[in-house]
Amino acid sequence: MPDLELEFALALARAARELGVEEDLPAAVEPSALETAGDLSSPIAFRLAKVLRRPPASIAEELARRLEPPRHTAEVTVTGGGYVNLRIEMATYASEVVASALGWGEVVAERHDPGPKVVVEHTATNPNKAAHVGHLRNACIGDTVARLLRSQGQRVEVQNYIDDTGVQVADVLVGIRELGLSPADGEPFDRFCSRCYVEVFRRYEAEPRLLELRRDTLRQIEGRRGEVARAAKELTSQIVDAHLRTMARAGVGYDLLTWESDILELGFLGRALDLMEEMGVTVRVSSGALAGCLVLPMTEGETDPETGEAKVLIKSDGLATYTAKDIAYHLWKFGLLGLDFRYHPWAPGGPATSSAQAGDDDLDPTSFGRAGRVVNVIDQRQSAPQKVVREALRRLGHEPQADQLFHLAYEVVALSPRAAAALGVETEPGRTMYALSGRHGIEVGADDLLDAAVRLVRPKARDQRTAEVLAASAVRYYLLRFGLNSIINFDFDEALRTSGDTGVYLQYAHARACGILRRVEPVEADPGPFRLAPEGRRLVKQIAAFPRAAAEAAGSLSPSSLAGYTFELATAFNDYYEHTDRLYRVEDPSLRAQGRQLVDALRATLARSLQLLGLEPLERI
RNA sequence: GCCCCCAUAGCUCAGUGGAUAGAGCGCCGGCCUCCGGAGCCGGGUGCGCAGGUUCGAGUCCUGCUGGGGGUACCA
Repeated sequence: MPDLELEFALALARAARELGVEEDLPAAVEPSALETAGDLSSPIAFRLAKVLRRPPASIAEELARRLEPPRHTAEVTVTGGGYVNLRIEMATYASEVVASALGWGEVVAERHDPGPKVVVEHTATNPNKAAHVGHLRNACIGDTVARLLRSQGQRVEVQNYIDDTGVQVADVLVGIRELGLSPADGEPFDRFCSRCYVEVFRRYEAEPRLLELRRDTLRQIEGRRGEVARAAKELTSQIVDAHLRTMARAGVGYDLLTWESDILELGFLGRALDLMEEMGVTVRVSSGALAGCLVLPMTEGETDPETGEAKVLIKSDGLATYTAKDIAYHLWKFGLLGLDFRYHPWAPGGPATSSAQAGDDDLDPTSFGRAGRVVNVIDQRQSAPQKVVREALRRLGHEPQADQLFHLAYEVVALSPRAAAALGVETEPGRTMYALSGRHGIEVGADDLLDAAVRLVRPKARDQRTAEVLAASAVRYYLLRFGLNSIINFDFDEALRTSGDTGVYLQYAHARACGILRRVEPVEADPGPFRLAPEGRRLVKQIAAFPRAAAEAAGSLSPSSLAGYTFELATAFNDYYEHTDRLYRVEDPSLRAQGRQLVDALRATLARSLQLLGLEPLERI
């Protein structure tokens, strides 16, 4: 399909060169803010005014005169004291747009170069309790980012890091093994663990001596051998299964599960520490507050942690911090460690998993890791440790990799006062948000939210499966439509709304298009030049904008921008639908063929857009 | 203390230096349903404050105010 924005921009740049402009000014072109002015507009004359020392209006006039208009140009005008505008010849342009839309493939980008492999890490929910809505936001963002990158032809491997040797696992084990807590009848295991986690923290506060049990348990988990370590593996495996089921409900999947315990077991951490010692980037502290710790000084070349800040990698009790393991993990991600996991399928039809043991069903180790670029979807609160990981890579001499390590930071999900009150939190006047807290049981379970959404839409859905897809669409779209820098002030009514800017609205628009296509037989007649009312023109332009919208969302790793595009696409269609004649009543074969093709093009574009957002397009509701 | 993020309509949020700052929700009124209203149309003197840069600032810079987060031998 012709990228008119690009072609117009290039034509303007050529015309500018004829005017004697040497430097490559970005010839900005965007959809016209004023529909009366045209379809595309450029303020380039304003920028040239300075260089050419002439009024913008006269430059714009000359640009317009010299411009070699791209195909499908109806007219070029100058307005507003210097804007150069292009009006599109819709009669021919619409045919091309429609044809392209019916041919959208897996890869949406026109020109693409697969480039280096991208590893996207997301979810990484502690495997000791049920996933809550904050974890679900992470997973939806990460999953959509992976889909967006793939839509641009990039090779992507999605990893879910399982932090199975952390202290949170020890907490739940204390509850089960030491306090004798057990699931109630019919209580899902992950939910039981959430409850257990809360209970254990209550007991810690009442009986601080229980913290001894926690330390012991953690030490035994880290020891990798013995009954407690086996119990930990059993517990975390069950929770991981629960998380995979929860995330699958929202359309989220993974290529590989990477287990922290394997990083320890296979000597990744040891190798990483050796490398850092060889390069002289770590320091063993002998005195002061950090005595006995192995640290990474935060100022390069600083060897005295007393005088500067330092990140502890190995604690004085000999146990590694999370950041130390993360450094080892990232060396592996980039293929810089010289070690590999073993790999085998986690479950039939599921992702692969790392493993410390060889097995009959081992997968090709060279097909995992070895990234040229890494995107970590981790909430904004972990920015500091993410910087440490990048800095460690840099100091180890891996500057290019450090530059290709992106922390995709996003803000957390908090509770609106209404939601907090609904969960039994004591609210205070004037306070607008309340943090989630797994250890205090203040949270919205991901499954609970999805269940609530299913109950809500079930009465109007044709069957249970449709209701589940609709529910997932509502929840997933809600979590994606906010910019990453926005804290989601979670509200049940907002999350479960089905009208307006929602996933359900998008699904309804798609189903409506499918309904029309079922009702109106394909027309054999040649549609000929398109005759379109304003609503039809807007719809064609919005369809044509899809590749650019996907590319921009992928380039800026911004699911919310694609969500915005998709909503506008659905809105353009509903507007068109309301303001054109019922297609089945249209007698003119050419108009009927045009109408059907346009609806079909919309259907294809909306479907592809929904897929990128991770919503399964519904043909009927 | 230092670092990061946020502040736009009653509420929740878009807005990539460009024309008259937009959506959704809620409220009022109307239309109607090729999918069964989860739809469409109309109703709007809002960019926290003060400077600065620019032909042009919601957008960039500085300061301030208010809110959130980080600054662990937690993750």
